[in-house]
Amino acid sequence: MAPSRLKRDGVFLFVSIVAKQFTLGKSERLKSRKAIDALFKKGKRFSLTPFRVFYSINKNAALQIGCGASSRNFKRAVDRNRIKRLVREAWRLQKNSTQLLLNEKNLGLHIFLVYTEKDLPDYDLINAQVEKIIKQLFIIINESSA
RNA sequence: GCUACAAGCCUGGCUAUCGCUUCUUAUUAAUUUAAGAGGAGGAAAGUCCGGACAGCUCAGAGCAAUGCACCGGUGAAGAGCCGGGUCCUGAGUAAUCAGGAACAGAUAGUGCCACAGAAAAUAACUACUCCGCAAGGAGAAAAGGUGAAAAUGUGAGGUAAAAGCUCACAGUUUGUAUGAGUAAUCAUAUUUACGGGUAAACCUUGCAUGCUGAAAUGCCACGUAUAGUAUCGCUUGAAGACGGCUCGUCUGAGAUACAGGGUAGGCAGCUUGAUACUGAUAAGUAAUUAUCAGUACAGAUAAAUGAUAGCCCACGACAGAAUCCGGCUUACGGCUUGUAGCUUUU
RNA sequence: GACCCGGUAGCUCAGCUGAAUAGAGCAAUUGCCUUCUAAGCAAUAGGUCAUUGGUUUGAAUCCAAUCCGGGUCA
Repeated sequence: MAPSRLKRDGVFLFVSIVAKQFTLGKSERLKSRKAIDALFKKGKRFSLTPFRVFYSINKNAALQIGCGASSRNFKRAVDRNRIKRLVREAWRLQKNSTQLLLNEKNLGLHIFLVYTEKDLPDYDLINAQVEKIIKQLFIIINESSA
């Protein structure tokens, strides 16, 4: 019993120390209409089953994310809000490694995730796919800096 | 117990961790950090009506266009709501009850009414009466069959045969008078007429409507090209306000098209208002209103309420604010109360 | 937020100033032709005229409400 409790306590300790990294405030979301238009026009993209990912790497910029779903596939606003919330949550918990890498290379990244399927997802699926996207981004960042 | 209707309430709860957003306080070089408080709906939806609010010269005349159409009340207003009238449908012997109505005008005019039928609107095929040898002429509209709809119906008089041609009764209708009612309208008396329907066909009459909508509008910041080509114009007036057209009034030096360039950031508007709900009192048949007391009230801007774990009721529908209100319509799970109907048991 | 169109056969469309059997092309099925297939010829079937009410003697058409789809406005 003792080792497992110690492990849980350790986890709590870790979480409370690095808490400030798991944020997603205004400055970390992609908010400018201009930037989003530029991303769709000029940015690069790849597909990963439920998502289409638009991204562009810039110098002297922050890591900013946006997400959305088509109102053609999801007629009700409730469903679109649901998807956006799930994607934001998954990104919030997993983005830190990307941030560290970008800090190392002194780069910024704009990224936009569009959900393209027609059925409502659950959190596990989104979480797994966002993890894969981050791995893909790692490869891309390393290639572009090299 | 089930079904239907009406009214009200809820949108799982608690604990832990991480996270979003607004405000307040403290703090910081800094929207940095910390603490506290608040954070979607009955429909937030559809955008079907009506406003508030804002701007445009406080908005001129005529035509056109659109909408509305029994009466009264209510309210900021309405195609809403409440009450009343008339007509229609159903139930009932009846009194009456329930439901519905886009309920001005068909005698202002125009159009349309398939097939059938003689004829679908100033009716005449068969049949009828009279004249005539006959062909035909005249009269008249009872009877016939068709159709959704056929010239008000029944009886009597009348006639050559007939006919509201005349009379009685009945129905509808026009006006007048009296009475009731705020009025629509109703009752009674008298009078006029009875050559269809359709205005959710055009239309006529009456009334209403200035236009544009928070992407309105005001302010600040940043930036480019007061450039290029073509056409029109510069007081002999382009173009605009002005909306579909014309006139009129006002403004008065640029306007339009093409190609190209720039910006698309912030603040205000922005949430407490014709506020909503609850209770009491008063007015009213009611909708609703007045007074007093209490409670409540998000404000984002790629757009905030979420994720994970555990426990408890037991699996939680429809669904997410975007300037704000009053209605209407549509979607929909559960609980409570009331009313009505059916069934079962005592 | 403001506003405008459309919904007819399996598909693409007519018909929408009301009149009864709702048409056309492609596709489908059957037969003929051909050694067989295609093409061609002949025939057949297939429709809740988006839904629900209303007006009318009569509605795909006119009117109202709803559902679904598409588009315009910086």
